[in-house]
Amino acid sequence: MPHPSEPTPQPSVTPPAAPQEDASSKGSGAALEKARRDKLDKLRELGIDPWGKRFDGVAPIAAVRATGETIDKAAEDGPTVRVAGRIMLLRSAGSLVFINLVDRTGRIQIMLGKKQVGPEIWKVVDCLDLGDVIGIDGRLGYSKTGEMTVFAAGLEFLTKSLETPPDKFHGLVDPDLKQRMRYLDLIHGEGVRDRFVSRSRIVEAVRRVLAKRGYLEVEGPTLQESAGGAAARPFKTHHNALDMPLVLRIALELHLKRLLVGGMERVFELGRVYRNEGVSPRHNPEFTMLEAYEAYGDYFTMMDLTEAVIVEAAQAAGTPQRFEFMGHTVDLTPPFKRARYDDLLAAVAGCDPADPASIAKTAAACGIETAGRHPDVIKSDLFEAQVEKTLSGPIFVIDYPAAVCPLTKRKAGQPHIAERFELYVAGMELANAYTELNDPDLQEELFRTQLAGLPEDDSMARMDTDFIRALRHGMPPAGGLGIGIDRLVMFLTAAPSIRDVILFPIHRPQ
RNA sequence: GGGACUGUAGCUCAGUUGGUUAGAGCAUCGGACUUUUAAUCCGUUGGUCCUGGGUUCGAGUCCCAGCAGUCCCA
Repeated sequence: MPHPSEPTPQPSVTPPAAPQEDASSKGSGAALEKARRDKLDKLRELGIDPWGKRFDGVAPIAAVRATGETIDKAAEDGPTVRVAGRIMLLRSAGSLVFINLVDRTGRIQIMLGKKQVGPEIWKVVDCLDLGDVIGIDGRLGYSKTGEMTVFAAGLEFLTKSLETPPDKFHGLVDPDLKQRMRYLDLIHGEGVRDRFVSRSRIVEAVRRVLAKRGYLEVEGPTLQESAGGAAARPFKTHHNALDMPLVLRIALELHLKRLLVGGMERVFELGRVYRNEGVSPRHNPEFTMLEAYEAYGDYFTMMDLTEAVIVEAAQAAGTPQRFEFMGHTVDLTPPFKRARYDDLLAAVAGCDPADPASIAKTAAACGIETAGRHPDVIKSDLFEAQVEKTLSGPIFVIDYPAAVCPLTKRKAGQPHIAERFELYVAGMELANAYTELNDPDLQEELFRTQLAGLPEDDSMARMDTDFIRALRHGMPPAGGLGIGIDRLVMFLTAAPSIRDVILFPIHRPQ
């Protein structure tokens, strides 16, 4: 509700313990804040609420700029506009002040003249600092040096900033500070906001592709009795009222498959999963997964879906068809390359993928532990160590060794091969898909099989009896797909670290 | 878990072989300026040199331990 009249100062509010500094420390952090608090007090004395209020009719700066492009540079009768945003730069030339004002859409120059705005507003101009949020009414035109400018007639003070912004030229550089104070990074970091806008557009595109194909978005439980569907150590927690240990989910898979049993034939979930493991440029303990399941499909169905998702997401993010990423040249033109797991292993590692002895010998030469470990575990380690980094991609690696794929259907007549693909780009795993295993007896057997040499945390062999019971009721043959959304965003925005695409990545207390 | 590198003013950074009272730019504060563009000019202020030990006549600098971060490896 707009307000009509008088501003209402709040005299009862006392600022929380303004630092008691004597005037001798004018440049210290505390003194910088005091200088701003003095201006805040002065605003209150002028009857202005330094925390502002609703301000209607604001035009996005990008739209104002578009208008500005159409007007005559010499004209003195440009349209009147209302803009609002944060003061990023402030230059004073005597009785004339130039401001670079920034909103979510862009930047524009404001000119405030002492004569032009009058003595009342000029007192407010004296209280402006870098970082304050203001609203401006004025005439759109061009300054003498040809810069598009809003010549202010009115100034609405909207919010005081009590903290000194980062260096106005370099911005925030320290990667630790950039993440801990993401709000500042978003304001001052080159391309930072754009990257998170892209992330939002990518997620929109993913949902759009799936919705077009008749998928339903659902939400499974994040608190679970046991963490299944992937090989990872879960976070543990406890429900007090039920006095019951719980874990945070590490994957979406097993509940989505229950929904296939339930007749929801095309479902997906886009949600957070949690893995209690190391932190690296490609790993954050919580990250966002897409999993999608389609009844009556298989892993080739999922390859088509994966291509569609990535191509549409790339368009949404404005990613070029061909670009450099982490030292790899990638080309998003579909269809993506496809190669068999064993063929890649033979070509890159130079061993015979059908011969465990040959694999073990090659693995040992790479420093991989082989004693007492299942041949497929050794093979998998060798693939990770030797092949992954060579895959510029995007490339679908297909047909995995069955023993390391306990949730995947075996190839007809080839029980040692699992109908699985992983999509690699720039040496990084981006997606993982199966023809889903729907034989309850085989599934139960595989849950019971702990592979030799594999620590429990790295195993998917965790019995989930309710899931087995669901399979016994009949899960239609299906294809399933998982895509790491954070990595997809990294890839499509060419960000070198997962921490660049997560707004608030994990960090230790300071 | 192992290794390399980093930590100095609110921010971005210098700091020599261990040697006086630790510097610069931006920001702040004061002054000049009605057309600036990281405005400019003059002046001003600002420090737990990450923390704790140690060596030394003397430590931002060397040694040890810890904390935090970045990267690499497992």
